[in-house]
Amino acid sequence: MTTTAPAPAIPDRPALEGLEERWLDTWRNDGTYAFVRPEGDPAAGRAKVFSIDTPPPTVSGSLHVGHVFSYTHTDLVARYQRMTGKHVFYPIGWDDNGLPTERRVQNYYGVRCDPSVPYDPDFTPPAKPDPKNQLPISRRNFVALCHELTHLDERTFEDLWRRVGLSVDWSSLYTTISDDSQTVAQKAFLRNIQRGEAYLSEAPTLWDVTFQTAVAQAELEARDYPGAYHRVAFERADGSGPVHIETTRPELIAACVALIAHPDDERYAGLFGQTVTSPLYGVELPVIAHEAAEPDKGSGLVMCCTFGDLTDVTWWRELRLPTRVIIGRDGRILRERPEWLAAGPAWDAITGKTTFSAREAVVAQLREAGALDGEPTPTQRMANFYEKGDKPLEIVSTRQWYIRNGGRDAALKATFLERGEELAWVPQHMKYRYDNWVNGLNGDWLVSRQRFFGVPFPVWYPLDDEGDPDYADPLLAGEERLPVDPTSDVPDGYAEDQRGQAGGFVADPDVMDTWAISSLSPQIVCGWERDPELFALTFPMDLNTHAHEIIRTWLFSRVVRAHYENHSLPWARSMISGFVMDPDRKKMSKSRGNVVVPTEILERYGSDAVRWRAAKARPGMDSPFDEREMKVGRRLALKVLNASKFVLGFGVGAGSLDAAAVTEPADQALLAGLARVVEAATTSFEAYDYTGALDATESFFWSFCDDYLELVKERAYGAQGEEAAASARAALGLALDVLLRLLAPIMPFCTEEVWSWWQEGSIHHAAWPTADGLAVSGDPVLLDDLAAALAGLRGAKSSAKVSMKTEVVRAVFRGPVETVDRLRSIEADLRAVGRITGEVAWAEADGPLAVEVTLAEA
RNA sequence: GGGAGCAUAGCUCAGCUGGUCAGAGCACCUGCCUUACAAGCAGGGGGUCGGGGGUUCGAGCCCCUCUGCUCCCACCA
Repeated sequence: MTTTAPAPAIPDRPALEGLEERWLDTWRNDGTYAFVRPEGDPAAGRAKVFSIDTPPPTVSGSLHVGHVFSYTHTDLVARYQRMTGKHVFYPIGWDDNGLPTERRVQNYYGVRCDPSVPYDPDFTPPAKPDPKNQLPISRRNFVALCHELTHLDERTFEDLWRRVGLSVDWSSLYTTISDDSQTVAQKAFLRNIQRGEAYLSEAPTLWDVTFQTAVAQAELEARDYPGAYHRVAFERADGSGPVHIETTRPELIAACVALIAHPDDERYAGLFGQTVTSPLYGVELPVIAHEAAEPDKGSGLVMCCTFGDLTDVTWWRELRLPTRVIIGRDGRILRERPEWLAAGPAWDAITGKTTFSAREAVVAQLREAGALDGEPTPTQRMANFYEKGDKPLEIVSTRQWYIRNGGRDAALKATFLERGEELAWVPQHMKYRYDNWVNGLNGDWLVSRQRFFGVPFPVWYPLDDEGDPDYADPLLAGEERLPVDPTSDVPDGYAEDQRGQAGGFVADPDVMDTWAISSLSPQIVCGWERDPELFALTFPMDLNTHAHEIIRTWLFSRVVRAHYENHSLPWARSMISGFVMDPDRKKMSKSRGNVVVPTEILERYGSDAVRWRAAKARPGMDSPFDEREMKVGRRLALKVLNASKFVLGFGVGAGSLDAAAVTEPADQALLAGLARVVEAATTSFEAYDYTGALDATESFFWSFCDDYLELVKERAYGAQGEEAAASARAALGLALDVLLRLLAPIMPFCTEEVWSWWQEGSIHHAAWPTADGLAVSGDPVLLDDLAAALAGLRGAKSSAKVSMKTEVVRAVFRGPVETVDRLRSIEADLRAVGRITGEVAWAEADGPLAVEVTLAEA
């Protein structure tokens, strides 16, 4: 049988350099990864679609290798599903609104938003930004700069994701600040209000004094914070002497409303119901018993302030204590003296100061007044921080929007825990993080932020005759008007000149937290209320993927929104990635300075190599970063090119893949072994175990190169006649064809390159291989025998320190009868690969195969 | 304090329901210019599977216990 293969454009010396640019261009021009809707009825089409929800990265942030690994994990699954024939719906988006962007704009342009500044249509940012002296600009100008800069950042991000080879559909790119996202966010929110799932409430909230915004529980981060215990004397009102409290925040003595001790604490039993007076300010305060006071902390007696911490809030609420706020939203002591404090040096010493300097002043005064017992003793404690902030949070009473998440409702909490059960988790134990978080919720989800660049609340408040807003009956925008900006749009039935006037209206000034928008990503990408056909084809989605740190935020919030809006989970399954740790097994973070920048690594080793390394990290597994491992992936990619070139050099062509021509035992064994690998890889991928799929394929591929190729190359050249050669060529072609497809999801570039040498179309739309037709009649165990025989032959030459070309004048194969029989069937091949020119003998023996080799004299 | 994961060669990891399970890659050592690949190839030395108990004819694999590491949550007096 003579086959004339089409002459493929195989380079003499294949190289990885330049592959990425070439194929990225081709994929872009051909729309290789564009989503194609299945024909016909959408309900029936749903089964043909595989839809994926991928986290929209914060474009103003920076990406490290951990992101690259996690996004690659998603892509591995997407590419596998595509090859199984699914219509893969794989959009991507950018999270461009929110505080990180504002902060970046401030630093980048040297400006800050001041809503009181009028809009300047001719505004241009300062040529030389001065970060210490930021130029105040109008909200509209500020938002324009935010848009400008995010577009710049988004280009960089897109370049990186393309470079990594993500097979996302770039034509369905979304951003969280787009009109479409705003419409979805506002519409869903309006419906939340109408169904009672969202509400407005004035309550003590965690407050970041730097950014001057409320912060949600999910954005908290407990950090070590140095402080000092101050033992402070309060005088009993009956004149019987002092009692001592210990506090790390003496500056709050002026905000004190009561002293509290545990009801069983005998030291203070006689004090309950009595009053004391505070030092410096002389305010009379009750002493109250409450279980939340811990006798072994400090002196067991604690001052309750408005508000020092969350326990204070509990006491304030449960004991109906008065409200005595002294800290303003800027984190400074108020400039106006509260009515419960007397005028005088005590107040004058702290007013207008930061908490830090107020504390110093108070301590000095306490010491002078003799109310400080001993010196402050340093302590390390945990304090709540906004995850992006660097000052401890204060608690401030403000009016905010909330969405019910089960934090204040046991039945609702149980509902969301059930949703967690319903979801398939990869790996399974990640569900515990979800349970942990939901169980620990202690309040509803605070979604409003006192910021500028974000989706506004589609809400106004009517003003009464006094000009005071009526928060109980907000004016809601009609859905058909969305998106609206209440600061420039007018509620129905009102005119612009009534804005801010008595009897008129006022806009809700806040914007939504970024999670309140990204929590709707499934609705945004699937075309909820916009494209019913698309929605039917893609929602609920098949897969959600991201790393484990946002289970409590993004994952949970999407479960909440989909539950309310669609009465379902947003997706059937979540695949959670681990982190890439630094070599010391520490988390990578900007503050630690141990972040590995992905662009350099991609540049140095190539995308296939980096993807290979990412695929080695199983779902949920943290893995330390070691650059040397990238070399191994690169070597595999290069091997794919070289081995393929070699195979195709035998005249193997796409048209000659005929299993019937495979007649030689070694060739049949190869295909039988390959059939097992296909089954293993498929099983693994179906279980989202891309690592298992890679391991099976990779180890087979290396033995294919090192053993099988060596074994048959002379025969393939025709050393044993045309029929034997045709058998080898057919097996080589079939194996290469299958191996490339098995590797394609992991190494899309080198496999696509080789595919183009001899096949039509993109390998990424080729069918995922099946075992059909491979396991004709071969015995895969022969491959193991072969490996052992080769090790024997090669080992003899290696220990004799001679070339592998050295002739063998006599070889004796000793082993179990089955092994000997199998090897005997490929004697001609063994003679060729081992350069056995003399006698070959076979002997039955117990134990593993042993090869006795007599080498020719040098 | 609550929860979870991990502990197997120097390093990174495989070892599915207990019986060739003591493995792979990297690193290291020794060789080989073998016309696909010297950015390659061949061979080799490395582990009482964290410690201690137990179940079993038999345990990295099951149970108990201890120790260590990592992550999540709670922790502002």
